[in-house]
Amino acid sequence: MITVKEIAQLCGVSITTVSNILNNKPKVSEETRQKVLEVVKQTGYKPNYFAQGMRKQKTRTIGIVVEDLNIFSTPPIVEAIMAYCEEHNFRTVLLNMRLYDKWQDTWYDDTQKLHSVLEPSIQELLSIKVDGIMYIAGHCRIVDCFPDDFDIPAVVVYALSKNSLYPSVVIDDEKGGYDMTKYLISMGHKKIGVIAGTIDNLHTRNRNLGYQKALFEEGILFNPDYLRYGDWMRESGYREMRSLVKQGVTAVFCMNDIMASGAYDYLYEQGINIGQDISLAGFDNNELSQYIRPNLTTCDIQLKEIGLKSAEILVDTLEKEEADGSYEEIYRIPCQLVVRNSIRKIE
Amino acid sequence: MITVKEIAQLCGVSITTVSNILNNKPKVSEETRQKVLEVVKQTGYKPNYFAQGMRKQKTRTIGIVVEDLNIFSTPPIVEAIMAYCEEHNFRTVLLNMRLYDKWQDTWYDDTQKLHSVLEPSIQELLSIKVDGIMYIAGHCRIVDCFPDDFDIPAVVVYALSKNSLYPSVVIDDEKGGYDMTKYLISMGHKKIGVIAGTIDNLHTRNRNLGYQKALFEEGILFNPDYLRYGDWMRESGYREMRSLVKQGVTAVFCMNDIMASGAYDYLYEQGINIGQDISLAGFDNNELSQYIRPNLTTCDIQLKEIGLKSAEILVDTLEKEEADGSYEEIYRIPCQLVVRNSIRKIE
DNA sequence: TTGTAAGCGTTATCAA
DNA sequence: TTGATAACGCTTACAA
Repeated sequence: MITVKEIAQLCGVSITTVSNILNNKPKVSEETRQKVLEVVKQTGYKPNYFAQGMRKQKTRTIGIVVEDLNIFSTPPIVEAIMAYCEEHNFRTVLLNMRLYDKWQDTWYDDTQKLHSVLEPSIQELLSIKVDGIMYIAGHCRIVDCFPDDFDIPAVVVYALSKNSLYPSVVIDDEKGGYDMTKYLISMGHKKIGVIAGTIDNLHTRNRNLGYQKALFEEGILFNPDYLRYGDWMRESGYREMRSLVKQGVTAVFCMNDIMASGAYDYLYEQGINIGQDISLAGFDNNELSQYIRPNLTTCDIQLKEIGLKSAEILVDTLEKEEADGSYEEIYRIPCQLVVRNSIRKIE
Repeated sequence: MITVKEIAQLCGVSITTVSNILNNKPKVSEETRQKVLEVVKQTGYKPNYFAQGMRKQKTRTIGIVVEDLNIFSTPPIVEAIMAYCEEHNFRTVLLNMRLYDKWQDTWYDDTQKLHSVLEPSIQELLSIKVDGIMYIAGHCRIVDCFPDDFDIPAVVVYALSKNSLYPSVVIDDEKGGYDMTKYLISMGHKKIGVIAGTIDNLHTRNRNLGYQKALFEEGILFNPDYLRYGDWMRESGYREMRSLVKQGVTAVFCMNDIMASGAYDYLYEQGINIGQDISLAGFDNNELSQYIRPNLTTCDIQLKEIGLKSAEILVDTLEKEEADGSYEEIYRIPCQLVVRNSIRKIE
């Protein structure tokens, strides 16, 4: 492995000079600069990562902690972050807490469990001297990731940071729920059921809020019987669809595509024609939504955009050094209505 | 950040002694060992990653290069690798080449393109002194990842290494195709069509081989007209299904679930009843296979197993230092038949 | 059994 | 404008 020392010898200058040139220090003659740069290029010299990390405090590396890489929303977000970082000449290091793998569904509100893995992960990242950290959650909630006295920039992605010191990037659930409901209404529906997620979940609450605002704006009474809570899983979609059919709704807004698929199951079983006898909407634009029949009208959560925005925030803070305070606390990335064939226009 | 020096001072010993204890060197009195270990634990001391990396050649870090993190098979493999590494006290560093993101489908056989990203990635990993490298491909083919004179262990995952120096872990496509065909035959089918992947693809070739072996074993003539090539995409499933229906097959084996979904599209359009009038099988156990109706009988590629086996091989080689030669060249992880409702038993 | 000191490849400080 | 030299935190001969 070639070192500064050898470069210096090759150029007949001191290692200091080489180092100065490499680090864009001012006081170097143009002549030697050219020569050294030339040799560096020819030899393919790259400064030793460890030696550099030991001296500087910066490594131009960003740490990414993900709750679980197997959550469908995570890889696209991570990929977008990596793309942006690569463009801006930052390394990334990914740490996968594998929360699902370890505890299935039991870690959501278990601060104990979360922190038993998060703390070491952060320590790990700190020990490899990352310049900044991104926390990628699997679903939206208020999460307490970083201590107050954290000394590197951090951003919380797909969840809200409890500590307002760190910006959060989330999807605009309220707008999503609102847009979908507005669309449903525009298609002539007035009796719109909802199969929501778990009751205390933030996605649920905000999408619900959007739903209600849309109803209000259109002067449609909100019937509490039309609002049913599921648990994001297929079975709950099936179950709640049964209730809603009894209520006589003409359309149902499912707060994720998985539950919508459960609703499909029930309707299919009953011989009720989706997109004809009843209209259905999902959320997430999960891959499955384009495969079930009729194709599900849904709302795309723009994972790429989320990743991009998050990376942008962190990288900018890092580049601008002390230009903080310029960032909002919460960024809401808008969702995108995806119209397919599960909603019929009625009178 | 606490250092050896401080630990030494706290214990009233020299830094050498502390270092020796931390590195399990023999010549240390039990007494001092205990004392030092105690202090280390209390202070939460962790050796500085950079200083250590600079001195030793080993970092207990494994580099993972993935072709694209957004390929559906990649995250589960990576997660399994990470789990195993974590268990065995290895760090992992993930490098995402984002090949799809950069070039969509045009990089498969473009060695130029691949290497223009692979080389820097490997250099990067080498520069952070990883102890070993895993290459995670997005689909099976013969791939030329590592030079002959690579001086760290490496394994190729989900593809075959051109260079037999490096073990490969792949799925057993032949067995998968064989098992599925056998199953179809056991359900009474003799006219079994195939919607294969691209003609020169290794998955295609091996699954096809399995198909033909099963036919041969059962004394069923292979009708070349029954074998149609698609391109793994939905539309090609639709297209080829049309041809096969004309051929009068009673069952069709699609080499992935996506093409099967395209076949569903056609059959649905024609009012042909899947699982009744005609039987369909897929491959991959893609998420969608449990959502389309009727649920698709398919073959699960055991991604977790693949990751596990790969990690096992690499970690073992690393732990055992010079115990090489003990590993096979190619590991084939068996696939697992997943029976659902798209295949009917006939006379 | 323990300690001293050299050295890993950088960058930073200061002197020339 | 350039160059010695110290320092970063650790491991490891070698000496005590």
